[in-house]
Amino acid sequence: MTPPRRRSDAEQNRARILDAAREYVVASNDLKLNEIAKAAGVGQGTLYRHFPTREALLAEVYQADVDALVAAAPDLLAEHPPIEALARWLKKVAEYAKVKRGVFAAATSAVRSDLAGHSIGPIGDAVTALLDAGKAQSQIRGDADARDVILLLGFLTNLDEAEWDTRAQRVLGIILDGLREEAKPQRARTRRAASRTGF
Amino acid sequence: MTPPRRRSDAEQNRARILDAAREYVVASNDLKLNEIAKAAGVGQGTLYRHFPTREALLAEVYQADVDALVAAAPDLLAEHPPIEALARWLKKVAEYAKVKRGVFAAATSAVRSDLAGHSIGPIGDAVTALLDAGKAQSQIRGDADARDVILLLGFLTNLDEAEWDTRAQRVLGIILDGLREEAKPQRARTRRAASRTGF
DNA sequence: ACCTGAACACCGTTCAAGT
DNA sequence: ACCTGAACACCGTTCAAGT
Repeated sequence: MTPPRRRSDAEQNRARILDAAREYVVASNDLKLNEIAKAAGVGQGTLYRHFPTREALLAEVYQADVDALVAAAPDLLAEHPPIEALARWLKKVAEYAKVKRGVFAAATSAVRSDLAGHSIGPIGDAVTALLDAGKAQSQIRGDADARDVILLLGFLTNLDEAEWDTRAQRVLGIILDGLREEAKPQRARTRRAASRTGF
Repeated sequence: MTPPRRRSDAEQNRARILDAAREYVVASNDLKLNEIAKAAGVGQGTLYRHFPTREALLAEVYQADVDALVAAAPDLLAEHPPIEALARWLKKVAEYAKVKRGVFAAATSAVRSDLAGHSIGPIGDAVTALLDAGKAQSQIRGDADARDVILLLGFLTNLDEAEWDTRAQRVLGIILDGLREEAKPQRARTRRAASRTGF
């Protein structure tokens, strides 16, 4: 059960690589592996030893952020009705994405790679929880799943700097409305509105 | 007014480059410039002479497809009510994107580059026409613009092969519903539903 | 066991030399 | 006026040699 002890120099290098990567991630969008190795003061090989793939590195860089997002979902659900919880959670995602666009790319790629598999990753689970709560109260359309939402959130990646405060909010609102179950009027409808137009 | 005649060999090279690029585009997602030059039987410099940027090349490769999409918008509006026209147009975009993902990337990048500017490109104009028609009948939310829609359509780029027929349709439906103006019940509402949850 | 950094591969881009 | 392709730059990845 005890994790195989690493040599202390290895442990230190690992930390330095992560620190360097974190710095680069806030600055520019794409991190250059060699540059990070250099900034961390280690050889390129050392970087590869600790993080065999670029994704492995990114996953660790964003670990804390992803964890925070995942943890927020049940908290929000405990305090708010499902739609409201979902709305707040989406807002939170946008805030993270604004500073570190990679948070989102990391989540997306995780989901993408697990297409065939069963798990959709922790972020996917968080979204599923939010959606399920809404479905249970017939406030979220029953056919939407976590991957739908994550795919749609991909728009954040293409946002320009100046648009963050205005457009991001509006588009999140469009997504949220699209996920809503039709408000039931006098007589319950059998098919969703979109079905009538061919979707 | 007469366009400055190109030398016939230049004209021919141009065509061959485009042909080669078109072939590569259907096969793989990212086209390698040197490879295309080689496949076209021209030097790399020739490729750059005709298409100074990668985008310039892609724009021409997808020209016909983009034109078709743009032309479809007014046609659909003439034959269908706005929402229905929009729904059909979105479906058409998805069909194109399925075969040539680049169609969409081309449209996106065009819009992206013109952020500060006035024009949002022909595709943007097509979407605007569809949205405006819907807004005029209070069927589309008044605050949505073409760039919102194009950003959301970006999800098509991240779709996996197997998802095209099922998920694509559903997500397009979500977008469409999100763009709808709230169906006016007995009493008109002052604020959109999403506004009540913080967006 | 882990690290280093030279070396290779790959691809985009330029430019001197050709026709 | 246009073309060619060697050459350079850049970045990811590997691996022989070191400690």
